[in-house]
Amino acid sequence: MLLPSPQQLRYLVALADHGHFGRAAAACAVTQSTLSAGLIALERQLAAALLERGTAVKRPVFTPLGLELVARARTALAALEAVAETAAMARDPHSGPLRLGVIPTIGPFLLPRLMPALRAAYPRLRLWLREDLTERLVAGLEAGRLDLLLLALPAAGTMETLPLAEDPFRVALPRGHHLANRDSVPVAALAGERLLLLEDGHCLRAHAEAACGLPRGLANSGDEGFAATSLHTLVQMVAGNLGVTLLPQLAIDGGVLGDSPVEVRRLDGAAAPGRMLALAWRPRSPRSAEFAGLAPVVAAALA
Amino acid sequence: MLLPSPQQLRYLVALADHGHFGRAAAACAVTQSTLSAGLIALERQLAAALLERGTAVKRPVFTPLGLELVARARTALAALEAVAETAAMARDPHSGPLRLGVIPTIGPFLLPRLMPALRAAYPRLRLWLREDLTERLVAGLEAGRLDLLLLALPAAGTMETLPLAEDPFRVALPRGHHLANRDSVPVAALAGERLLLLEDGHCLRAHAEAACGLPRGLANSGDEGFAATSLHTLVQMVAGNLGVTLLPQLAIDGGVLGDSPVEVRRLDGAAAPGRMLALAWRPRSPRSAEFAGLAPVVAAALA
DNA sequence: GGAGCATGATCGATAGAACCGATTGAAACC
DNA sequence: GGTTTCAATCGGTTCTATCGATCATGCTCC
Repeated sequence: MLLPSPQQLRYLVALADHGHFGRAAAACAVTQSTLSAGLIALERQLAAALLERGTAVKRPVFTPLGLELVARARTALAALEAVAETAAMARDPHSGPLRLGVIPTIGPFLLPRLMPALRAAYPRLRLWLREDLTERLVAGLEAGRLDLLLLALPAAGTMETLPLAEDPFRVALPRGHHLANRDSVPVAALAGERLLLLEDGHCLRAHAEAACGLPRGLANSGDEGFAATSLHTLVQMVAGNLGVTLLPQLAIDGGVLGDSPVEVRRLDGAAAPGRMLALAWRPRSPRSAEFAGLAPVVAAALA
Repeated sequence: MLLPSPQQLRYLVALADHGHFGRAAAACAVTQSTLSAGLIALERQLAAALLERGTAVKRPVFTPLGLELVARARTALAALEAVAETAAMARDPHSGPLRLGVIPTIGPFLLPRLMPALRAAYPRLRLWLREDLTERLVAGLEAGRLDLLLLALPAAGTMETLPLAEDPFRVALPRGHHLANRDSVPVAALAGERLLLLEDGHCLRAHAEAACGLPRGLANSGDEGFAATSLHTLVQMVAGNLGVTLLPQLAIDGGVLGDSPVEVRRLDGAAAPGRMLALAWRPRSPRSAEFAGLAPVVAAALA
C-alpha cells in the first residue's frame, strides 16, 4: 500500500486548522504554492476529492471524505510524533517543554512550593502552566495541547492517572460559630447550615457535595444569586457570615485563610471526606515514565 | 518536531520481523544498502541507538529503545495506512482484498452458502479465508493480519462487534436414545448423560458449558482420553453411542449430520441456550461502514 | 461596470534525498 | 587458513519536494 507522506498530511491538517492556504502554508513553514501542490498530489495519490474545487471561494471547503481524512491524519501524525518523542525522552529525559494543566483549587496553593522544587530537581525542564477547570483541562490533554494534568479524582476522561495523596476536607466557620466549639464537626451537622460552595464546573464543588451526601446542585441554591469563583472569595464569604464551607487541607496549608476571622475544624464522616490529588496523562504517552518520575517531587511539595 | 519518514519506519519494522537485513530489504523491495543506510539515517535523526552495533553478528540485536520504537512504528504505520485505506474505501467500496477469519464451528456450514452470495453481491471483493480458533483469530485481527472476523459471541478482545443472528443449541442423541422420545429435552436432563464436547479452545465448548450451567472443563473429563476436534467427529462419536452432545442449529442446517444415526431435539432452558453469531473488526477501522454493509448478506446466508 | 484585491492553481528551475550497484570490512564456519 | 555470510560504505543516478514567479478567478468597492 502506498502511504501518504507525513508532510502532505501536515498540509491537510494545517489547512483544516487555518481555513486558508496562505496561513496554513505559513504555519507549515512552506510557501503557498508548495502547500497547494502538496495537497493536489495527495488528492491524486489517494484518488479522492478532499476539497470542493472550483465553486467556493472565500475559504476552502472540505468534502465529507476530506474531513474524515483530516481526523485520521491527525492521529497518524500524533503516532509519528510519538515515535520521535519516545526517542527524545530516552535520549534526554526530564528536559524540554512540559505543558502542565492545573485546576484552580490546587494551583495557587501548591505551585508556589512545587515550581521551585521542580526547577531544582529537573533544571532542564521548561514548564508551561495552564490553570483551568477539570473538564477543559481533560479536553486539552486529549487534544494534545497539554501533556500532563494535576487534578483531583474522581474525574472523567480517558487518561492514565497516578494518585498522589489524599486531600481531606475541613469545615470553615465564621469565628464564634456554634459548631466551632467542638474539635470536629459531623457531616450531618452541616445539614442545618447554609453551605457555600464554588460555582458550578469546579470539581471541588462536586466532590464536596459527594462528601456531604448532597444531591448535585443543592448547595447555594439561589440564595444569594451568585456563587464563589475562587476559594479566596469563598473564605471572604464565610468571614462575612454568609454561611459555612468546605476547604481542602491543601488550600488551608497554602494560606487561603490569610488573617480572615475564619476557623477550620475537622470533618467527621463515614469515609474520610476528601479528594484524591493525582497526575494524569494520555494513555500510552511516550513520556509516561517521565511523568511517573515526577510524582515523588509533587508528593514532596504536598507534604 | 522532525517526524521520522514512514519508509524508514517500514525498514525498522521489517528488520524486526525478519531479523535479517537482506531479507528485510527484500520485503521492502529495496536493496540491502538502502535499508542499512535508511536505518542509520533514522538513528541519526532520532539521535538514539536502535541496534546493538559492532558486537553481535549472527542477527541484528535491538536495544530496548529500539524494541519500543518498533512497536510505536507499527502503530504509526497502521495509522498512515488507515488514511490511505479510508480514501480507498470511499473511492471504491466493496472491492479489493478482504481477509476474513472464521471459526471452525461456523465456516464449514456457512461458507458454502455465504461465498456465492458474497461473490454475487460484491463481485470486486477478493476474499481471503482463514479458519482458526477464536483466540487466534482475534490476535490476528488485532495484529492487522485479518480484516474481519465471523465468530460467536461472547468473545474476548478489543473489537467492534455486530451481532447477526441467534444460533440456538440442539441436543444430538444416538438413534433410539431414551431422551429422543420427547419433543424437547430440558437442560437438567443432560446432567445424567455423558456430554461430549469439542476439545478445549473451541469457543463452542465454552458456550455450550455456559448454556448447560456447567463449570468450565467439566464435560469430557478424561473419559476417553481424547476430545472431538470437529463437529463432524463429534457427530460420529454420538452415533457410536459414546454419549450425547450439543450442536448449533447452523451446523445441523449445514448438514453436519449427514446420514448418521443421530437425532436432534430442541433444548429447553431458562434463557434459550445458544450462541450469537457476529461480525467483528478493529475499532475505528476505515472499513467499518463496508463491514457493516456486509451484514445483511451474511444474515441472508444464515436464514 | 471596471479597477483593485485576495486567493488558489500552475510552471520552470534547483537543491536535496532516496536509491542502486559495487565494494569493503569483519566475524563465523568448515 | 580459506570461504562464506552479513552489514556498512561509496560514488553516481534518478526522483521529488520546494521555491519564486506568474496566471486565473471571483469578490469588493468606487
